[in-house]
Amino acid sequence: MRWSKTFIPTMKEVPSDAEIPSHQLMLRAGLIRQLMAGAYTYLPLGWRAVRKAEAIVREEMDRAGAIELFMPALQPIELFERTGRKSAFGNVLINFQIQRGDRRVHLALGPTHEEVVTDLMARHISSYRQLPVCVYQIQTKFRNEERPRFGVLRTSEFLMKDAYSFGTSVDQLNSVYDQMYKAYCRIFARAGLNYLPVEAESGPIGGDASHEFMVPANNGEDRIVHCTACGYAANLERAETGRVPKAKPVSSSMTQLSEASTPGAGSIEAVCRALGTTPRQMIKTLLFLADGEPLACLVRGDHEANEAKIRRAAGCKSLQMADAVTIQSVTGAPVGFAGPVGLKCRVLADHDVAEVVDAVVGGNAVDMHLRGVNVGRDWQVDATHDLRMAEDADVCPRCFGRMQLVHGIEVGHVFKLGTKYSVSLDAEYLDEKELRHPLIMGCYGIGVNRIVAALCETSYDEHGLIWPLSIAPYEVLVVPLNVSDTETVESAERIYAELRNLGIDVLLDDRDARAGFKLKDADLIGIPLRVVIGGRGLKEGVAEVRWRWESESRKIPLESAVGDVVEMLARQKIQELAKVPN
RNA sequence: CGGGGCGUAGCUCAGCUUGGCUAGAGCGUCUGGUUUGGGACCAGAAGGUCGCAGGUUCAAAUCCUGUCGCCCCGACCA
Repeated sequence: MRWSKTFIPTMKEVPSDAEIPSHQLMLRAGLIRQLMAGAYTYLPLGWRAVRKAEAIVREEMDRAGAIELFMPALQPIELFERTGRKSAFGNVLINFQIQRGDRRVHLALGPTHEEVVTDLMARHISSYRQLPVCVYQIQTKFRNEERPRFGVLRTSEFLMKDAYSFGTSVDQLNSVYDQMYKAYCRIFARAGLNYLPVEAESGPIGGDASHEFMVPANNGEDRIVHCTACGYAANLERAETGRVPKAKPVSSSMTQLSEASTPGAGSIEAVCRALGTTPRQMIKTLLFLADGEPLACLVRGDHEANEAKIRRAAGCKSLQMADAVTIQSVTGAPVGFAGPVGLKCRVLADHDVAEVVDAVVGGNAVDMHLRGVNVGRDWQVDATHDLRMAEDADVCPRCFGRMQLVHGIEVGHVFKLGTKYSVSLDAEYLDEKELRHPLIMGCYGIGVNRIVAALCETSYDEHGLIWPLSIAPYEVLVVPLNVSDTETVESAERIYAELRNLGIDVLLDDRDARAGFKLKDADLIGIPLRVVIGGRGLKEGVAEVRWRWESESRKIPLESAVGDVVEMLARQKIQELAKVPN
């Protein structure tokens, strides 16, 4: 492609609306333009990158045995009503009524396609002989994000690869899941992303039923903990907190239990101020209703409770924060003064709570806290649980190393669904004994434009983007420095034409602009291999080639330039593929 | 949906506090010329309902009210 014939609006200045690197660079390099909050046009360069990512995803899905189809973005609202997701999605589900003849039709724009694909399978799968099967599509998804942000990272309309597997057994599910997991590793490695598979919250199935694929990035919206020693990684909601075994606190160091007046101090911070203590010395008592029954959860004052963990530990289906009335009746005090001493309901304690010596806790009375509180003496607990969110520098649950808190961009998610949708949509099959069973499902998503955005967010320098060969909009950029010089133009045109004939993605900067201007643009858009043809080199009969990520260019003879470029590309591709797992 | 910020030329912004000449600058664009290896120079030109609506005033980009849009933090996120 000739630069002058395509559309690459680069910008020297940084648009004021963009704050994070990927957003700024994608705008500046002419990859995207914003239409409104959460909706972007992909310009030719950006779209080419997306298409390359898409092609990799498609190749690896096919390789893993998934079969491609294409489902409508327009979906009848009834499907979401049957699975209960109309209310579960709430405002996120974009839905509206339209007029068709004399009736109203209520439609939704698909935020994902579990309903549609399960409905499809319900109609066409009848026997175990047809299973397992895994289908996928690459399609635009719609979600009414309450707050779109970070440019292309979080939008209301985005390209997603979603795959769905159907099988007769957990074994079949696990087998597809493993294949998908491996395919994902290959996809992200091929895309040149530094990625991390992390354990994620898995809902009703439990176990290792869900993994997210994260790209570590400072501006990532998700937070994960990662142990560099053993590789354990999990999102914050899921992450277990490890514990270094240690001796029980020495009892002689305990002080007397005493009451302390804390008028109006109902928060951790306020109590710390009033009593001159630290959050670490306090025990937070949170009251929940677990399946309707009051439940107290104790975590250290500087820790944050994790409701998913509490729900598992309590073995309950529903869990919500208790209302003020319940709190008053259970603790005998208003909100903010609950404590474990003399509490009249079920109590769950986090592991770390039991290690606080001379703790400060709520006194279960208005404006009163207790100091010098010790477990085993002042209150009792049979067992402790992991109830809190993981934190930076927590102990790794596997190897007792230290975990790091890192931010990440979620680019993929694999999930064992089980029978949630097949049950509500009557997707059943007949087994060998002619018994009916719901299909066992898995779902596997990849944010295709997030692959591109995550690359832009993590692969750049002060001059601009740095693409890997695999996703780059063009592999080679040929730059004739002076287009009013015949010899320069002829050499550049010849190299351009020959590379193109060899099927290489090559862009020719044929613009009549100054050398510096063109070279700055070349750095900005980040095409991996730059071939410069200029007066200086022509005198020696050479072109100057440079990888975008290297600082020095090398000279190659003009006569062999095309062959040399082809060979450099081939070698680089092999290098990129070497990082891809089998 | 809570909190904060911003809307003036294609882009980046000044002017607004304290109302008052024809609303400015840099970059970009167009014309002509000189240039041509890391964002050139000279001369000239085009480009603005100052987000929108209402109000106060002799007079509003500037003050007031409303409204819309965008960005950031938080809540939310299959």
